[in-house]
Amino acid sequence: MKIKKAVDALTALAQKSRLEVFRLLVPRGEEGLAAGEIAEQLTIAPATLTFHLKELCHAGLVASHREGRSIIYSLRPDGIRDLMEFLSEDCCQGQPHLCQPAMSNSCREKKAKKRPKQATTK
Amino acid sequence: MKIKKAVDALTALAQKSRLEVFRLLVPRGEEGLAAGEIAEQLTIAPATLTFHLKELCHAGLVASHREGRSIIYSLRPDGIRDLMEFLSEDCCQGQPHLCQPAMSNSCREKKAKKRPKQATTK
DNA sequence: CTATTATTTTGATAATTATAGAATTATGAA
DNA sequence: TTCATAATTCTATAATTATCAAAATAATAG
Repeated sequence: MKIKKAVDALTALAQKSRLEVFRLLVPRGEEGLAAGEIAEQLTIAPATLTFHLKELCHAGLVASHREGRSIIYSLRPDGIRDLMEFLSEDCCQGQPHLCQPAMSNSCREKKAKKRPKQATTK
Repeated sequence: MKIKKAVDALTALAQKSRLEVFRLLVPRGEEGLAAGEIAEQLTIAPATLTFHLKELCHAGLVASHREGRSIIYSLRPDGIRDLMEFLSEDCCQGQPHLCQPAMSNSCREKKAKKRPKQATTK
């Protein structure tokens, strides 16, 4: 991942509403969530939400597809993974302690209790 | 780490010059680098650099101290670690595969070949 | 003290970003 | 077709951000 792409991804997440959208989408997985639902849950005006979703899509963090009259937004796993990787590479340049703790606390534990299978239903 | 602080850290990194400063500081460790050196290496006007450094400091990613007439900037390990942790927590909400690869590729290897001991050569 | 070097602050400007009302497009139902 | 719903695009505006010359501050040397 080159610096330009990393800046785009960071920019996409560097805004309260967008970070909240992101966090809202994480647990939904491939299911995703309709734009309207997101707007309602976060109380953001539709036009404003569209603006933010476009940023997230452009950054490659989110994908969308139409379903009836709704448009469903969901995370693009590669997006955030690439960013995490980019940041880790940096932190690890001789300073592994910078990014290590993150993993131990959250992921490790949950991973231990069996891989959730990642449902390749796409 | 709460959302406001995370947005601050992400905002600090979501800009080409600042991300470059950050990357420049990583390998310097506690040693850090004088503002002038940073400005020269990245060819940024002094006043502009000060502006960006302030953002990085405010976000808690960087610290500074005077040394003679220079002001030395260096990474604040807690800063980036907290951000990585915040993002990991999110990614791991039932989707551990989102943040896992980051660790395996970069950190793991370097960690495997014996902890570099963190050279307290300061 | 004066001069020099290193950096910051001030202040002005250009550019970008966030916000949302109104109009528009798209889909599905009656 | 007409109606209602879901979301987007258009448009304007307010707010924030990035940039840098010029002036101000800080430290040290002579």
